[in-house]
Amino acid sequence: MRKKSEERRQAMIDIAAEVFNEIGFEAASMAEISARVGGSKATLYNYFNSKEEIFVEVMMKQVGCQFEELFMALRNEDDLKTGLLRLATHYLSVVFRPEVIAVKRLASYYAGKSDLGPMLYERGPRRGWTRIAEFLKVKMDEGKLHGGDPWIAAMQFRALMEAEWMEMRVLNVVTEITLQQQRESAERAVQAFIYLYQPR
Amino acid sequence: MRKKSEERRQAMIDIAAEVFNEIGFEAASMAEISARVGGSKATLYNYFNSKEEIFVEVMMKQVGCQFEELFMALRNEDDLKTGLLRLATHYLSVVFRPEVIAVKRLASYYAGKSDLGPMLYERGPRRGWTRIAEFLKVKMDEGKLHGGDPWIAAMQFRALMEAEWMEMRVLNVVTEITLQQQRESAERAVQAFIYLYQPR
DNA sequence: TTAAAACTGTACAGTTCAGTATAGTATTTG
DNA sequence: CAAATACTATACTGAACTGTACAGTTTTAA
Repeated sequence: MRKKSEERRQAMIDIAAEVFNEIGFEAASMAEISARVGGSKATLYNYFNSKEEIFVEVMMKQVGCQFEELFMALRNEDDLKTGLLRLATHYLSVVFRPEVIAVKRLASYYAGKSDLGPMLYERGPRRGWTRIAEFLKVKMDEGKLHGGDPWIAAMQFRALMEAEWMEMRVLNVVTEITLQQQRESAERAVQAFIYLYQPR
Repeated sequence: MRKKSEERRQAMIDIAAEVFNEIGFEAASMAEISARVGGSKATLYNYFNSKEEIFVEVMMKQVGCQFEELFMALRNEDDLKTGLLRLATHYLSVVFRPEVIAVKRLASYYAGKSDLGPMLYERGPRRGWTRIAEFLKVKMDEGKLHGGDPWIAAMQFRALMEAEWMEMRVLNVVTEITLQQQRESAERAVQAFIYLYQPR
């Protein structure tokens, strides 16, 4: 007896992600997705009960993957500033990628029409930034950073990183942010953050 | 001979805005909109040539209105900190409103699928924040703030204001931010900004 | 080998919707 | 008043899409 393969399911999710990212949820048709997968629509419905269901799974997977990758740059480093700078450059390089921006757009749009938003937030941003906040708390306790609410500090760090380009990127005012721009942006964000939280 | 009235046109735009905000662009039907307006679908098509056209006009109007209101709080004040704090509390109270969040969501979604994004950015955020940047430049020249790029300073100020709640608001993790929370958030943002740009 | 299960392709029912057509009604202006 | 114009209600067209049905084919496990 043949088994529904998990690999195939994942392939379907990945391809559906592509299609959703390209043309949005409503405009995407199950016919198009199954055509790209290579199989038939019936098979697609064999793996997922509805278009909505496949959408939810797509978003969950994407947000999971992205945030897993996002904070790999976080290790303990001799110099705090160097560490934060590496984190910042890595963060920006991930977060401006087209597919990450696309997920951001889809997520906020459907947050207005379903309960998907909170679920995505919990398993994406909340998890990731909680880890950063914990990292900052350690540094605060060590006296390397001025004390305060670590979560708010993390949020401010993030805000400073995204301050210069995120909105323009999301609204498609710019379609690419060069490595040079990312580096300068990261540098300024770290500079400001360090200055804000220097021990005093 | 009867004239197409501009008031009626505006009413149509406003009602279409409501519908789009409630259920999104695709899900909204011209029938629903015309029903709410009170007239017939044919009349709607007499004022607008397509659903897309009415959507563009809706977004343009909304973003125009919102940013007009947004920066009314900007006057010259004896004390810079007081001025910034009033600006910040006003900004947050506007920017977390449901209809403003809805426009944000729609704008970013359709930025991925049309050239609407840049147009909205230019006549919304760019205009508004350019004015703030000019204001900050004056303060820098007066020596009340530490020198630097005024645009980047403005973007950092904004980022700090939005840092704590904006994402949770957009993703519907919270549906309301209390006045108290807004005030505390604004206070922290201004605090941090002033510290960053204190003359040194 | 055999039979259960998964797969394919196509067709189809049911629905929704943008946009048009039409026929008739109200309103304004000259 | 009369004619031009805007408006209304309703029905219709054509297209697209979701989800299902089905008949036949391929794969795989026992």
